[in-house]
Amino acid sequence: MSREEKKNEIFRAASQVFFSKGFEKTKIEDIAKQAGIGKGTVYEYFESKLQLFEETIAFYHQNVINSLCEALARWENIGDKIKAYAQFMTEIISNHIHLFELMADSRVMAREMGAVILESNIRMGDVLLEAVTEAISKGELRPDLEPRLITSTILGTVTQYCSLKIMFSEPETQKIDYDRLVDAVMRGVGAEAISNQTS
Amino acid sequence: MSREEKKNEIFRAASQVFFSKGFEKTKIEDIAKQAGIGKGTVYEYFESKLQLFEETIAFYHQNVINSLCEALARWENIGDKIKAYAQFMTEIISNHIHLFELMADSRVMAREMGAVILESNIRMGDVLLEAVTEAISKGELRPDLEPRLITSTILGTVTQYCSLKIMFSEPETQKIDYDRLVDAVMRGVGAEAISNQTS
DNA sequence: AGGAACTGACTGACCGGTCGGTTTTGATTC
DNA sequence: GAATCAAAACCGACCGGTCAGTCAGTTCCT
Repeated sequence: MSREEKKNEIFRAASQVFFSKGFEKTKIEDIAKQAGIGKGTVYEYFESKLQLFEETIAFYHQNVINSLCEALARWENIGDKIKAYAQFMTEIISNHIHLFELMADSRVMAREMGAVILESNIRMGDVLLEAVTEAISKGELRPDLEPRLITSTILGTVTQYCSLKIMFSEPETQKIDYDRLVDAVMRGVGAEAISNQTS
Repeated sequence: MSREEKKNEIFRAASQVFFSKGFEKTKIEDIAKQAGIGKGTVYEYFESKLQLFEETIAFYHQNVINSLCEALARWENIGDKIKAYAQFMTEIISNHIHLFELMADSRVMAREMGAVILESNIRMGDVLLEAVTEAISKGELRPDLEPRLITSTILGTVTQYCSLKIMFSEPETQKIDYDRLVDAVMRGVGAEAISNQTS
């Protein structure tokens, strides 16, 4: 086995362990055991735990992005691409379902602060769901869409948009045009569209 | 200061430190110092670091949820509520901007595996953005919406919906109807809506 | 006075990284 | 194809630093 192959072997073991336990709780020894080698050997290939982690994540991301590109390239029109993306996400989420499961268990949630944010998201989703359900019964939103889907649309769009805007915009363009955002969201889920629907 | 007030004082210090460093890197001593008390005193109020963390998170979530409820209740129709929600999210994200900033720095990213998932999301967003831009130029998507907004809509909706579906559905209803999902997403961002637009 | 609240030096478990020693490999010679 | 050997790969016991949790002693309050 070449040096490169061996490294990939370690990457595979490392991503498995890192993803199931998180960085801090992962012992180099765990990774070594998973890869079927001794602890010291890991240090023949990587200088430190942090370096191993960083390279492992890069390895993982590269794989994911490559697969996504392939999946999207397989289709011509955007509808099919969205569908492919949705299926891809489902695959990924399912593969990392244990991470989500861990989050639900607050003892383990302690491992990841990121989980706290997601947990917030879920709870907020519940709050929104209530508002959505009420709005449907008042005829403000399309009654033919599952309330949870509408909620996801709102929550997902808003969260994503605000996050990206804040993280990546130049300060001068960072101001969020909320009316425009709401308008865009409402088009998909709002009642005004009902009259134009064929389905 | 009553016992309850003192606890809240510790909660405030704890959430500050936990959020800025993550669970593992937070030392009880840091929290004690932040709260202006001795390390041992913390253990008069909480049995363990984990228990302190869990209660702190509960305290934090309760505050967030309460504020969100208030913000939503202030408005009557769903459009205003969505807008209020978007503003609320911006506020939260801004308050935790340092967490996002940390993520970008891969040395620190090591702290949180959750960050890895978000980083994936961002990278996938770039991939999607390309497809979206192309689709706009081909007339498949509405040209009057910012490409990034369309991307957020797709990415956010899909991610949220798939996650929630997988996490919270009964197995028998867990199957995702992708066509329906795509259909709902496309309604908001698709070209077919252009002809029906007044704006 | 006496108990409640507070304190920080200390202890023991834990784990990243090291290092001296062992095994494997593969090139070279006979 | 067997013998030799040096270098590369491998290994895990060990070291040293870190920190959650303890506890004996101090301060504060009633």
